[in-house]
Amino acid sequence: MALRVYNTLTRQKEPFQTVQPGRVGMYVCGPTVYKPSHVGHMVGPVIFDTVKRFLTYLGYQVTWVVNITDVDDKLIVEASKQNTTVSALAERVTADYCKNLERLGVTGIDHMPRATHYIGEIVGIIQGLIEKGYAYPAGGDVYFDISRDDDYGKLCNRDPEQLEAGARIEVSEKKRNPGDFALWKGAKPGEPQWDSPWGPGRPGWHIECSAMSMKLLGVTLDIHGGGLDLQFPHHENELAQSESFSDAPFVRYWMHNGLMRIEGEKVSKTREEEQKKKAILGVSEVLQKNEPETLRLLLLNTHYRSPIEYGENRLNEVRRSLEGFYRFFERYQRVTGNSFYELQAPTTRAQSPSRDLGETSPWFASWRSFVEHMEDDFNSGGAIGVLYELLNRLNRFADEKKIEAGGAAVDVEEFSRGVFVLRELSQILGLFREPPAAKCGGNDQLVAGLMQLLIDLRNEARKAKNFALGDQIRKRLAELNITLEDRPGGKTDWRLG
RNA sequence: GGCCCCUUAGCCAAGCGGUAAGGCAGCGGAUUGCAAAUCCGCCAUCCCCGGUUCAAAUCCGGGAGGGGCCUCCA
Repeated sequence: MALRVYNTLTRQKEPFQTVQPGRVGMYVCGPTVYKPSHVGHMVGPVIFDTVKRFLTYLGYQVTWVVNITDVDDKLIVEASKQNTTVSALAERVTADYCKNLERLGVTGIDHMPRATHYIGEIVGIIQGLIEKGYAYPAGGDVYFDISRDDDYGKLCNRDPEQLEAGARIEVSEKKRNPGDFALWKGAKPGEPQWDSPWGPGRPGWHIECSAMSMKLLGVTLDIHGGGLDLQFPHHENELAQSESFSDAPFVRYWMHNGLMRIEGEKVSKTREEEQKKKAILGVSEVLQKNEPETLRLLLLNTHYRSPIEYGENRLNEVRRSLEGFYRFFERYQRVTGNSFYELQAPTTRAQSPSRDLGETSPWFASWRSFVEHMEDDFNSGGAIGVLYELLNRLNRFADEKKIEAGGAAVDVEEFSRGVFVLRELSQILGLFREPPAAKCGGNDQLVAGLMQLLIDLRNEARKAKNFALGDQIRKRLAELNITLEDRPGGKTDWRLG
């Protein structure tokens, strides 16, 4: 099988072919940095991070760009509200954004260009568009003339005529057609501004993406991603201006991710207050209260084009399902003495030992099935299902071979091969990068010592058949949210929760 | 009004013409002194109505319900 990707432009899955063999240029629309991000803002980054990981696994050299919109009306308003400058506000919010991406394991972004750093390029493109007759200056602004662009609306099936009928578009006497959009906005006094042939002003919303993607990735992008809500007008307009300027196809594959919702409704700014009552929206807060990969797994569990159901319940369910993995990793460590998290698995298929395991290996089917799911338009949900199955197979293998009670060396070896497959595959999803926050009192020597003392006392009581006392110790510990687990060999482990 | 999309068990969710993955919860069993953990088993005919086909959750038509976009939005 080979990779197939759904393209919004054609509304179907297509075989994946890049402009340059072996290389992928991927551009994903990033945030306007005027407010700390909410959970919905993390959907795209996590998904496309996974897309990059998988493409890399397939052997592609991926360059991924996420833009930062650091000048715009909302920023101007918010900055004056906070009595700070637009650039200071932008820097602060950007830092918060990046910190959260890092926690979530979004590590693959190669460039994060700021719109304000590309004013020269932006002006150049606008000038080119005017020269070619696609744009016109009007009273300090510059607009793109959609009537000059034959295939305007092709991404979203928009008919320019009907844009007028819609009549919900901002009315401006400066525009020739209601659907025309600003490439350059003349500055009002006190607003951030840059010089241009049309007077001082700032770029319109869409043009920065055309300018930065072209500069960093070339005229034709392999992948352009973003939320479904950006299809129109943002991507439609990007597409129109870019192709009008370059005369080359702008994007090979348009990928749009589904939006996050709470009780069936899109997580949005307009309903923010109402939704806050139902679930935690702020990313920083969510990640403080949850293992970051809980959110990552929640996002990846649903196919990227579908809406993602979010809420406290979902978070809890996913957390519980992760516990199974965490316990297994402890089991693996008990058996081999090695940390799962420190296993060095290859990040490309070419270097993978999994593909050579062969049909007879109990782990091979999992590996193949996982890759096939991902090759089918990045079906991470299906791939995660494979991971759970693999987990189950590994536990069963360990049970059957009695691997914890001093199993045969060959079995331990076979077991380790399977664990290695799990390491390799989970890495593609960016999961299990590091151990979850301490489940056993951290490195606290005192707690560890006291726990050992209690465990020893309980085990002595049990040996003396004084189960009442033993059970009392366990019960009292349970009241403190501590669970004891007796191992076959007579050893007892403990954990929080 | 226009353009998209969705509807699978209590909840989340995969499925893309060949007879329903997986997770959470629940139930029964193995194991355990009892637990915990793990394992085994059980738990849906896919919103409704027609049609195409040897065969449809999957394709077509109609209906019902839900969502997104057309205004800032990941």
